[in-house]
Amino acid sequence: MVNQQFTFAVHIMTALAFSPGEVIGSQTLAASVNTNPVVVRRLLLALRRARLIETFAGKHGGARLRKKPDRISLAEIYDAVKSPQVILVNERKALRRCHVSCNMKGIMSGVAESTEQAVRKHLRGITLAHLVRKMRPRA
Amino acid sequence: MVNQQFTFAVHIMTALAFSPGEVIGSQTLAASVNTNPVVVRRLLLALRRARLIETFAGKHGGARLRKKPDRISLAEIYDAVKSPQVILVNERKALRRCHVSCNMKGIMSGVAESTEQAVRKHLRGITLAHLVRKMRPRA
DNA sequence: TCAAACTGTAATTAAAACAATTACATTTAA
DNA sequence: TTAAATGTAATTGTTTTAATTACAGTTTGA
Repeated sequence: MVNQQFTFAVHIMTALAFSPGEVIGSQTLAASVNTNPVVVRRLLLALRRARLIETFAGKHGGARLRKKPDRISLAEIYDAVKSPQVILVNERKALRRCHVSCNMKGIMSGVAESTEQAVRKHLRGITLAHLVRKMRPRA
Repeated sequence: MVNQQFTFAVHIMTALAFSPGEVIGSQTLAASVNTNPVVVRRLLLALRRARLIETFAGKHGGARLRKKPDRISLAEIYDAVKSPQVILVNERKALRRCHVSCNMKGIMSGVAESTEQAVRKHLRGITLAHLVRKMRPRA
């Protein structure tokens, strides 16, 4: 389970993609996601670090996309917010006298790593433009 | 992040696969995983429900595999313990007057669903036999 | 036949992860 | 120069998750 941050971030990015060029504030975004503006701002910082958006401080500040929605995939958002790995390997110490126990961490790390790649590959195929297109037309 | 149950379950199943035909108790398995026997027993029940193992009550009780290790993939274990979805969609209520907010849940459900399938597909390609083979030979 | 060694399972407690909130310094536009 | 934002640290509250305790039911074998 990727934590909700990814879901929140995708929501935010979709909102930005939906109003191209417009600068939108954390207050507004937070209302759309139905969370706290500070939570949104933290995600905006992560998205900025990944160069997906630019933000503006001060009055009439806020955020907007730096790339076209068809050039931003969910994989980039996933990496930007970098959640914990999809599969969590057991970090507790192995039982020395148990051969399986001693090998498990290495084995599961491999599984976790390849699964992570599978997820990223899948997400690479979905762009913000796809998501915007999936919205049903405004009444 | 899939919770640790999947990792624990894979560990348990690998241990069973490593000693073919042998009945192993929850105490022993718990020591190998480094957790509590009750945690292990709960997982064993889930694995039994999925018909991957059989368990025996009473003295000298425990668990063993019902299929050959090359016939059990990690996808079956994943389904057996059925963790929460890899991507957690935001269930909180949408802001009625926001078009993006109103569409987000449906859109993210699609993303979550297809990602889940991608993970399962990947895990289908990894069997217990593979994992056992990855263990370095005993000294 | 009964005691020992298990599993099955409910109930409770403890720990960890996560999101929400509060607070305030800083920036910017008008 | 003030109002409206962001940036960010610190704290609190909530939820999730794993661990633990407790005990009834099963099975084996001395």
